[in-house]
Amino acid sequence: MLDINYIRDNTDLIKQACLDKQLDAKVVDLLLKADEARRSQQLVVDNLRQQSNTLVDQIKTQVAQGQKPQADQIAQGKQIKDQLKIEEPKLTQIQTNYQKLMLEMPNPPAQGVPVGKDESGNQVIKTVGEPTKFDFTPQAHQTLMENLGWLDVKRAVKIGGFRSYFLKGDGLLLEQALLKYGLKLLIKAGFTPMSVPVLVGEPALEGTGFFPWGKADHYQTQDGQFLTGTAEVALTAYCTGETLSYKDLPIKMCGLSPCFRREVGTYGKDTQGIIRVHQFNKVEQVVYTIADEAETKKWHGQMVELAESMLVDLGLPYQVVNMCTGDMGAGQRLKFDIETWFPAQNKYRETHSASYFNDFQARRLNIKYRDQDGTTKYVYTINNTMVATPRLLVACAENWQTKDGQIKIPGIIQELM
RNA sequence: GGAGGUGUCGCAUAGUGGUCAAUUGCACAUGCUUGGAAAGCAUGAGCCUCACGGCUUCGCAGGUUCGAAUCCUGUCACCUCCGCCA
Repeated sequence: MLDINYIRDNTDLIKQACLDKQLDAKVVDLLLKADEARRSQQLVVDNLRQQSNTLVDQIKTQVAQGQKPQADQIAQGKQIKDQLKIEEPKLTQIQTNYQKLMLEMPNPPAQGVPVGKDESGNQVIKTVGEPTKFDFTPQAHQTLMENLGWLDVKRAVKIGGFRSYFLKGDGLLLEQALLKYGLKLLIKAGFTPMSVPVLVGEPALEGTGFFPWGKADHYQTQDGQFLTGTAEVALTAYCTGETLSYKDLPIKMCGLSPCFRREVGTYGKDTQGIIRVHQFNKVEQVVYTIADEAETKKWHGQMVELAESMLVDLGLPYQVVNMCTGDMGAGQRLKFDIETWFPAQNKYRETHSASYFNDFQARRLNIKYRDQDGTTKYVYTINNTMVATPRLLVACAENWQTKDGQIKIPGIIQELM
């Protein structure tokens, strides 16, 4: 969410952000109208309340002196009350509409974000390592892993439907080792490891900016909660409604959790193997910082480096991509994806995603801190993937495969299996 | 799933229909004071308005009333007991 004053003063900027992020810019004008309606109706209600308060104060003074309220005073009070009964619901309705529109305002992209319609506008800003070379034709991970008894998709699909999978034997052990390794690196960097609720209420998803835009991609329970697609939701919402101290910041958290995604609208994509699944496991990094974009950028960079250091340790080739406006979320100011090399597909595929939001999420979640000068400000939030499996597991399997269909596991990982 | 209890401005507390924007203690921050500190004193939320000023607060949402922290209903969270269970 943005500051309404900021929206009023920078209308064109927000409209441009809508266009650049492939959203309908009409919502901005609708919001400004709703804002005006809200303020004028607020005035109407405030005036009535003022009349009522004045009257009540009079009566109170009388009662304190032992006099009873007069009949005409009570009649006047009743009349004000009747008017309020008409005007207050109007205000509520206007406010509800205003709130809804406020939640739809996108965050303008940061400076330097390439403008583009879709993934074709993304810019590769760094490439590390060379695509893995083989003196044989590399196999696709599903063949490789199924042959080794690491993976069973056929039986899983009978049970859980399309995009289900069993990991077995060393396949599971390698998955767990990768997650564990990611956690180890983050703990060393001062992050607090956390398990998180993955079943959450709607406010957490609205607060993190997944809703309203991404509602269709979430599973909902019959009790109304949602399954989260990332630990970012619970970690970012961790201090919802709290006012922290500047001394508490930065807060560095990492969460290990299962992740659920409906993957609506991806029916033709990645139908082979387990690159795109409905349920996977992930270690996620989340940081709260002071309200300063330079500081937030610094942390964003460090969090990307942490993820990179893991890929380097694993010997996986990757590139870092600056995501264009059309390919980033409505709430994000900057998004870098890390794409890892997948030999069988002969291309780099997204394995990590690092974004920062300034106070966009903190406003929605109401997470503030008291600064050194005594003023309260919203924290700034940043998140990044550390390890997502099975996607990274697949990258390992494909990049580490040998001619005879085996998978060579590096020493640093072996000791965790 | 059944029965009962609790929920006050960071923490802890007072307050059962009318000066309660809310008591008291502690903590934290800022300012004054100081050579510096301690102590002491003062200040401390949000919204609308250029401003004067106004409106909002007692888990949340409704209701009763001229008037609600206080009464009623619903709801959420926590606690205790019973049942079930990893």
